[in-house]
Amino acid sequence: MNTLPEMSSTEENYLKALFHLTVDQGETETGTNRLAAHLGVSPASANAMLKKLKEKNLVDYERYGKLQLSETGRGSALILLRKHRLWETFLYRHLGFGWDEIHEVAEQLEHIRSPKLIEQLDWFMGRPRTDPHGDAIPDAEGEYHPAPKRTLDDLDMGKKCRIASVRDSSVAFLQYLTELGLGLRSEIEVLERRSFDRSLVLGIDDRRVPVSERFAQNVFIVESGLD
Amino acid sequence: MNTLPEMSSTEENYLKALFHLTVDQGETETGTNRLAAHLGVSPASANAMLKKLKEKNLVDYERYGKLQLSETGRGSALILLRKHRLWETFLYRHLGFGWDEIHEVAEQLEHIRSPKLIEQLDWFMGRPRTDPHGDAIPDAEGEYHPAPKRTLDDLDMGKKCRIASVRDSSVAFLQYLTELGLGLRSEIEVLERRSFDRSLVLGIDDRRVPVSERFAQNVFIVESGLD
DNA sequence: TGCGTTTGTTAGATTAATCAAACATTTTAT
DNA sequence: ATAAAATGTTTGATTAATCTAACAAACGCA
Ligand SMILES: [Mn+2]
Ligand SMILES: [Mn+2]
Ligand SMILES: [Mn+2]
Ligand SMILES: [Mn+2]
Repeated sequence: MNTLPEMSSTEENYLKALFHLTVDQGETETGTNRLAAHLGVSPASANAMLKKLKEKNLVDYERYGKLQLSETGRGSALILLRKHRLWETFLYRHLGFGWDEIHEVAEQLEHIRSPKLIEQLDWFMGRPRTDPHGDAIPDAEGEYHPAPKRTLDDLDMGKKCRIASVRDSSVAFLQYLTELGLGLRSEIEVLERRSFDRSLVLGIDDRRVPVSERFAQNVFIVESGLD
Repeated sequence: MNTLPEMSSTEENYLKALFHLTVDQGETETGTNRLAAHLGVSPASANAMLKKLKEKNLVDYERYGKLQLSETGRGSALILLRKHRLWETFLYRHLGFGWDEIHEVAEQLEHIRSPKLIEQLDWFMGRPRTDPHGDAIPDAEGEYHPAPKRTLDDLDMGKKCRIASVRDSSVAFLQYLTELGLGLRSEIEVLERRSFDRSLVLGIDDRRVPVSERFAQNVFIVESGLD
């Protein structure tokens, strides 16, 4: 029974970053510099941490080689992802937090160490399957089935859909959505598509809202009636 | 507008310890060694931290002199106490945690930095006045009115009361209470008091339970009907 | 095949928090 | 008043996480 190693919040954040850069992106491996950039630390710092994580068998890594999470590393990352998304769901559903406010606080809450806390939080909310950004929540056994994602960009004209999640969940983008009167589950129709620059005109509550192609590629959707 | 200084979790824990050792005990000051002992660190560590906290004007302290919280230090300690007790209340009321399990997790949760989180948590629970141990919760303005405390030990024979809180909230003691079928708000009657050793016989749900004087001094109560 | 760019690593310093051991001051008790 | 005990401080090291600047390897393309 290899009991999972004690991990600092910092170590946990490195694992989470590695998960996002590989598993989450459909990549199989990544590099020191990308990892460092993603975490906002210097490559030197990332390198030092990688040595430590390798020692603990949480990453597969050789000097000057590619890197990826080990089996146990992936397991730890999934637990963290579960905690993050359960907390986001709690803040959104029960404490009146906005869509764009939950991530920052969940970044802190995800590091609270108490298996019972997470289990009970999950129970309290009725075992939600997705978080407020529409992302799947890994279950207690580490099962994780990210839903295949369609963007607003490839929805047919005239079709209606609802926002399921976003690719870029920066505060800036989420606030933009909020200003447009959009949030998770907002119903949207594609009214027009200009072939010139592939920009769209959306129908939102009887308003006509023009958006760029870039915008549309950032919005993941479910077609109405397929939920 | 002196914005409250950024504080590490460690610094916060020192302030909380100082609060417990002074304000909370009715003392006006304390010493380096007591502080160190309370936190389980060496006197050298406490001394180093005291210098830093003095620099930040969070403690009043002179070399070889007595120490106490400054005005702002007391304010920060009260905010922390508020967060700790609100989280304990949440875990107990909504997540099915036991009386003896909440403290440890609240020790972590109290350091989460988000004013909105605490305000909303307070709102969600209907602005509770006391935590599950019966201790008063400071309000958002830092008002704190600890209830004057009576112990089971000085309750008159034949009188009934309810457990309000405990002096020693060690896990060992809380588990002892749980084994006796006691918890917060349990109704208790004092059936007998032996003058020999001042031990008591309690009436709990029609059972007769003998306890020591020491036990009785550890249990804070409210007399029934005075709530 | 080789040279320049990109990527990754090392060396050496810094900061926060801790410790043990040596030292200094203050208090207490004779 | 003084010595012993208690209390508090300093010194010098350690550990985790970080940085900059210098260095080394790998890659890629001409
Ligand atoms: Mn998030
Ligand atoms: Mn999310
Ligand atoms: Mn507590
Ligand atoms: Mn409490």
